[in-house]
Amino acid sequence: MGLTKTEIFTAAQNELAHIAKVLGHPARIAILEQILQREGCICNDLVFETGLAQATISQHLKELKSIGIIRGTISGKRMCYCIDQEKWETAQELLSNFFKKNQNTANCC
Amino acid sequence: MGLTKTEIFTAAQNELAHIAKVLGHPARIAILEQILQREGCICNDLVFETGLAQATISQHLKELKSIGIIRGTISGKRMCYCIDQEKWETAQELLSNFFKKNQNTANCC
DNA sequence: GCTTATAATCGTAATATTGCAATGTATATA
DNA sequence: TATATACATTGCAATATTACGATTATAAGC
Repeated sequence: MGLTKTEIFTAAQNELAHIAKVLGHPARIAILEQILQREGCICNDLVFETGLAQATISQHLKELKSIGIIRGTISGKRMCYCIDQEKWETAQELLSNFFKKNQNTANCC
Repeated sequence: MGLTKTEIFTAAQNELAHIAKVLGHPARIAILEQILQREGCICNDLVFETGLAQATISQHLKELKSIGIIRGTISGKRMCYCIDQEKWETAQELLSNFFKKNQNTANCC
């Protein structure tokens, strides 16, 4: 159906999945890497760097904003996109804690 | 178009995005958590636990297998799904390294 | 006010994903 | 051999995602 049954999962499972889903596109990984490299970035530069259309980049930025991991500030007639440190660390910890759940090195098969 | 332009991104970006994408569904997070809890799991139990249809679970298991993070072994007339330790750690490190790229606490805006 | 630049939004097309019923396949057991 | 069990696969419907051209909105500079 293309419609995820979020109601049968826990809030934690949905939250973690949402973060992972947003990170689950190479364009969004590339955008984040660009912002990290420059400590602040402008949309039009991203269009140039990635080779995707402006509308597409704008959409990906919206997805990234949906988990709060980036923040856009108006700077004249431009937008300045930055990492939101707090949200970044929250995402980092949620993923890190998930992976840490696997302590046992012994497999059953 | 619904078709990701993978060719304009680096292999590393595509790989990381693929891993994140697979983790980007609450059912798959739930499945992994189930397997972790039991150190080995059976599909039919998952159907019972999650409330999704058997065919749906089977599909999600296939997605998880696509990044190698789980492994299925035939055990009689059952399938035993386990975490692949090596791939698990690879995924963990790829994500961890990505998050570590953000060193600067000073934002531009 | 008019023009230009930047970026969000809208509309649309194509493809992907999610979920399930039905079916297929392999193995164990009667 | 026949039947039951455990999954995988197939086929389908509904929704989501990706991408882009066109349009719109806002602000700067003249």
